Amino acid sequence: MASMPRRATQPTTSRATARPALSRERVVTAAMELADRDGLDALSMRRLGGILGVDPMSLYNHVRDKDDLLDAMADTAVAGIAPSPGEGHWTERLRSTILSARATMLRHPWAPRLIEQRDRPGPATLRYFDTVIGILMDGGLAIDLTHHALHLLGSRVIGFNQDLFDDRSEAARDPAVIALMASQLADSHPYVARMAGTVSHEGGLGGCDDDVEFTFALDLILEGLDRRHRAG
Amino acid sequence: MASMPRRATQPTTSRATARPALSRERVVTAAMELADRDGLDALSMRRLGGILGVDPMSLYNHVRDKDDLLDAMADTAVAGIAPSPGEGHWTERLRSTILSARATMLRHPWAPRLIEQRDRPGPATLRYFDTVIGILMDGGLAIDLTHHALHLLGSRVIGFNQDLFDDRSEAARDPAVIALMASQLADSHPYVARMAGTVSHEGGLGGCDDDVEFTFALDLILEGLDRRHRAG
DNA sequence: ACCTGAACACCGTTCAAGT
DNA sequence: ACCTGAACACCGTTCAAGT
Repeated sequence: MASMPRRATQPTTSRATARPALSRERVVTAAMELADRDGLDALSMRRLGGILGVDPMSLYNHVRDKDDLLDAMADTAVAGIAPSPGEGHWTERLRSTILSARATMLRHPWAPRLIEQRDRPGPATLRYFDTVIGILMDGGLAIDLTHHALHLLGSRVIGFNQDLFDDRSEAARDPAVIALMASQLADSHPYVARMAGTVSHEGGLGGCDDDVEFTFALDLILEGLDRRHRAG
Repeated sequence: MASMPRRATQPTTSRATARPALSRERVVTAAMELADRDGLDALSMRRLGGILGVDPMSLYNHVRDKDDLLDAMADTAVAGIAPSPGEGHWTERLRSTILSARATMLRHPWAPRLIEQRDRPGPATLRYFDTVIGILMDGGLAIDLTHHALHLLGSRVIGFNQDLFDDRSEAARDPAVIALMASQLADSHPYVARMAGTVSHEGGLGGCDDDVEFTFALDLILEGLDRRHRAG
């Protein structure tokens, strides 16, 4: 972001509003900002054109189609992940890499779901995977175990725990709603009710995809992998 | 499905085509069949109306809006999961429950992604979760560990390993494409290339969300949970 | 080379009208 | 009570035209 070339605006028209020439980079950046602000569903080619002060069709000069734009957004997000440490045990290196990825993904809440929907990885994503696979193999893991590890980690490898229900909705975070739900559920769903009533490390059922859950899962997985590695 | 009431068609018109009265059940079933056949993206209210031989707007008499329909589809899919065994060690009971869920989800490839997008669980899903939580708690796990387990399992609790890239696309399954990719990648991405060239338990990089990967991950997770449980 | 606007083939959904 | 069709406010994208 900071290294983005800040080309001088060339006012070929007498228009008061400075409007730098469109570019693929500018289109992608604007799309990411829109998604950061209003979510992925709010991203339409027409709205994006409006934000950039340009006819929606002009976007197609820099982007093949919407899918191409989404590919670029996903890959640019991954490109923002901080580089991995070169030293240490493979579990430590992987752990710290994944936590860096997580920090990036928290800045772009739309990214994990988007990456999951892409058909193939972009260049930055491929580079990231090469780093991760390198950590595993340089750590001495057999190629089969390395492969298993990638599937096992799933979306967690880019720092995201894909929870089954979206607990970031308003309702799911409202303690009153949760309490009501818990009491209504008590008869028919005793176990769910008990868990909903007891667990609340951030205010109830909601807000659970937090660092505690993530690191618990990550550490359990790394430990299991290391155990299998050492068992041969 | 087999227990679906087979009400007699009441031909109130002289139309040759038998057209049983619309009902919520018929709408949801048709939507699921459409999604099974053509994917979730192909499901539109207008197409669904066309399939049912009815004005698209008629659907709204049985379904609040499209979101309501999607909720019903997700919950109906979960309702198809076979009941859990009542006996055995909690790891065995959970394992067999999750593998049943997996069998169901394989019949409805659209279901996992849809369930992930829902804001809250439907009645069948709530019942399923009550079963799962019950297995964990009756197994003696502390409530906190039970809670961790749910987040750790993530989408795997309903039998689905949400892979980071969709390897069910045509390209990803084509051995020629994979071989080409591997050779092109060799220089810039040595580790990815090596893994792509070596691993092929079903013909290359594609087709990896299979039973082998799923059970490897599930067993590692169950083992780690049991270890933490026994450690207190 | 880049941008534009009209047009096409779709969406989900509201609303007033039918039976 | 249920179904219908026109209409509204959106989509992504093609294509011919502008500069």
